[in-house]
Amino acid sequence: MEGFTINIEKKQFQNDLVNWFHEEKRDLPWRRTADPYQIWISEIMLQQTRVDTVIPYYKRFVERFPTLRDLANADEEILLKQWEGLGYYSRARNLQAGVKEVAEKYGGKVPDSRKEISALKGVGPYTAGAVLSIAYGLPEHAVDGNVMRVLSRILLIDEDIAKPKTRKVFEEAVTELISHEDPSAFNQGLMELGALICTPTSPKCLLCPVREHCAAFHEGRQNELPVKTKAKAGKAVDYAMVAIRSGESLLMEKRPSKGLLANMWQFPMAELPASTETAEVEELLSEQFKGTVENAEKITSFKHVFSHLTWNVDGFIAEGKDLQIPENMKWVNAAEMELLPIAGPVQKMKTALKSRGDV
DNA sequence: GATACGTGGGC
DNA sequence: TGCCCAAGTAT
Repeated sequence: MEGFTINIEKKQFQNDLVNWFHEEKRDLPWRRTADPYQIWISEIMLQQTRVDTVIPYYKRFVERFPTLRDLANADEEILLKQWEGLGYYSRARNLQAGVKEVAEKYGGKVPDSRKEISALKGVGPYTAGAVLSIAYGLPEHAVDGNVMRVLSRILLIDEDIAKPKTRKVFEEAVTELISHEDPSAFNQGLMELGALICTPTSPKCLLCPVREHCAAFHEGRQNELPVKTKAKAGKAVDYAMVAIRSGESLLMEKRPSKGLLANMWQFPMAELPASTETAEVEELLSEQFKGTVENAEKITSFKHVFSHLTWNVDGFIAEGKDLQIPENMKWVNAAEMELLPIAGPVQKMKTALKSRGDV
């Protein structure tokens, strides 16, 4: 019971796909290097992230950390600042942990076996196969969303690709189909096809180099596949975010080292019902910092949607005096603030402060 | 296996 | 506007 049947001419399919890839592939920065370390970086950045978004980040990143040891030795705050805006920040910290392990355990050479590379932080089944095939030319499966979409159509696989166990079906299919002459072009070809031709909606079948091999195309069912159940909606939480000023400095807080936006910086926040009065905000913060927080003023109100939840934020500015601040907070001037890694909601708050000339 | 984990673009 | 998405992994 495999969930699929190979009814295509394997050799011809491989040739059509690989030849098309070599002819039509986009000129992307990570396709100009053979360095496993840099290819690894690109694969981590590309997880759940669009190519056009990744390009400038990748360029800056490899310029800042050209070698594996540069990244292994990098300060985490600088690393996160480089990653700022890319999202899924644990990727950056896991990547550095993986890089450190390679530096220490493998003499700086990225391992070339699935067992070893998969043991590295942040390297799952997809990334392992991608690095092994692209950097080392090994015939290993690399199944991402593109591959599942493309093969669900070609092989008429109607299992729900939202379910984790379904990925195994596609891994078996790729293992069966992959070109041993050019595993890199085969894997990248499937993904490139998914990105350029075999798109989620309105696939460009008439331009497809492998349409003759595609069961869905033959049956006119390309728009029915892949089958993918939708995720349930996330919850919403209300917060007050407060820029507390003292002279030329603002109070910033480092988030915990686990969970949402781990180790990123923010203005102090409290979970409060929307439209909480400024007087209540002053009172709450004065008590929290055992000092005086006064002249609070609401300066903005916004919604920030994460993948699994929504923050409804009221942003305040206030003045603080004689505050006792905890270990994870510090006063920063404008120049120092520019060095701290901050995520989307704090970015929005900062924009509101800037428009008033407060930063 | 279900849920946590970001962001910006496209329709 | 709101929903779906885009080269997934950790727990």
